[in-house]
Amino acid sequence: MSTQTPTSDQHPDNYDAAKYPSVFVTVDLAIFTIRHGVLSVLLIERDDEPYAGHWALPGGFIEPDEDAGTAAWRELHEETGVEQFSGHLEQLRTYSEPKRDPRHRIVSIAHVAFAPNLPEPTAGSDARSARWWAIEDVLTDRDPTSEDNGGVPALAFDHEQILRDALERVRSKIEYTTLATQFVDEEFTLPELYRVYTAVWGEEPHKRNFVRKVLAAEDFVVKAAGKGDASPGGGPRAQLYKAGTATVLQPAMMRPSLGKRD
Amino acid sequence: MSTQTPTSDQHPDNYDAAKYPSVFVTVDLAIFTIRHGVLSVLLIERDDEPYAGHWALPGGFIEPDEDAGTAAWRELHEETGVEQFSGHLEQLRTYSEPKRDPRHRIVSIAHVAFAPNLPEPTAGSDARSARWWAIEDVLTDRDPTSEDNGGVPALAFDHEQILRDALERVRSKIEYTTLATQFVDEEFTLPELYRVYTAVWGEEPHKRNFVRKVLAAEDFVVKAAGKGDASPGGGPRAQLYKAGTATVLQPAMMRPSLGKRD
DNA sequence: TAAATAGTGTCTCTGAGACATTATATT
DNA sequence: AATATAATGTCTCAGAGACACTATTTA
Repeated sequence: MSTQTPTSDQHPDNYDAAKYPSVFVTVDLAIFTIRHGVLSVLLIERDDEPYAGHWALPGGFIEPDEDAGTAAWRELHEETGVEQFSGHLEQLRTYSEPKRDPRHRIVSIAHVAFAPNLPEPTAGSDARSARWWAIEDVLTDRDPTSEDNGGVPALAFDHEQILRDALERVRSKIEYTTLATQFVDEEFTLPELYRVYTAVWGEEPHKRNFVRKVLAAEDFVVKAAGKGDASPGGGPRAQLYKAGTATVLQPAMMRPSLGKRD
Repeated sequence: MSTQTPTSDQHPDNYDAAKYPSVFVTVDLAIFTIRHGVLSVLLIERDDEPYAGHWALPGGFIEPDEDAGTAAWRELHEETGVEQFSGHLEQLRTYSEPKRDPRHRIVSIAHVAFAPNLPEPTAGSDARSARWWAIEDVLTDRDPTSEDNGGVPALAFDHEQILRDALERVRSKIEYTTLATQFVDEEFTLPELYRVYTAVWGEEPHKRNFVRKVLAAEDFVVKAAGKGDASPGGGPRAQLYKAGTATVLQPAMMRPSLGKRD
């Protein structure tokens, strides 16, 4: 332990800056949407080494005049091809293991985005192969001792870990915030919102309690004019709602499996 | 939008690396402890510009062979002078606003630490002035339009924002995890644990419900042999407990003010 | 003996699980 | 008519707020 430990509150010029070689800082994004009732994430197929042929989260370098949030918004627009993005973006956590990129030191500030029903990322995006993957096809609960991964894509770098962390963030965030409304259109029915929770959690909430809690929560949803589309198998058309102004859910929604956690 | 957007999943060598000048990466720490019943944070007085004379969170550069967590543990030991640290450390979030340091681009990966009753940071630490500050003396709810800050220290850089975020993290984390036991000694009484919640939240939980919930929560605390010290004003000596193996609280503790939040 | 503190008893109300019923639509 | 879906009714139980009470220790 030196007597003059370099610290961020002392200026780098005062110390041996060469001792602290430059680090590349990137943002990586786990962009979630619900397609055909299935929670999906956008992945990009790598052309180059390392990890050529592997799938990876979209991301990019942070520009000199950007903070991480700005860079993440820029990447989000570039990768999805969507001009005005109606969803939600937030920082997840930073991954800094020295060998996470085999050649350079790259620190990645990971972000999570939720959006309603984004289009296929073909037109508008850059040339690399990109597509939506169902979460359950990427993060299978496969036996880690088994070599048979049955067509499941191997993710580049530490992106599987990032994606697992991002998924847990989304799953817990819709418990105690109103972010589930970021996965549906501006006007939506309660059964549609119910299917959001089902898709994100991978399990069905109790239907009776769900409706009761959504309507009891202060300003979570407000009734809109008209009814939603008819269901294929029959039944009445559901009431339309739109998102209210609340951002926090009090009391929180409950994951059915949560009593068993930890 | 370029057709070849540099991304973290394509190697920096393939692109104009000079376009992405080196960035310094640091860790900053909000180290909380409870001293004399008051939630306190460790701050360091700056000698040099910028922000000479201001107080700042301890921190330092991340070494080439370290990840952020390792660097944070190292700084924690250096700054507190404590050999074996019995508390908890976790990543908070990363602050990357380009002008947060006026001269260099410095991205800071902020961390939060909780520990029981740490010593004054005089001996063992380095030469800079360091001391514990009561949270309420640093983050006063002062009128932001007023220039009179009444002796309250102005924090360097964006450290006031980091500290506010860290405080909210600690306050919410003791709701749904067992981390409150990181603020007391190995053996403790329920009144001592109650005073932890009071100090961290800045308000008193309902005493009857507190005891009921702590004892009802599976494996949050387990009874130990003997009784705690006598209270100054009289009264029976309280039963001793130690931390159980649970890490998550189900159901969560409730902040009294939480019904009003948002 | 007065005062402070530790710990328990218990009533009430809210909210969540569970089960059931009614209403409205499609095929 | 049969079937699927939307929405509501209501019983029960767990947990949280509130108030009261007993027991133990110091000054």
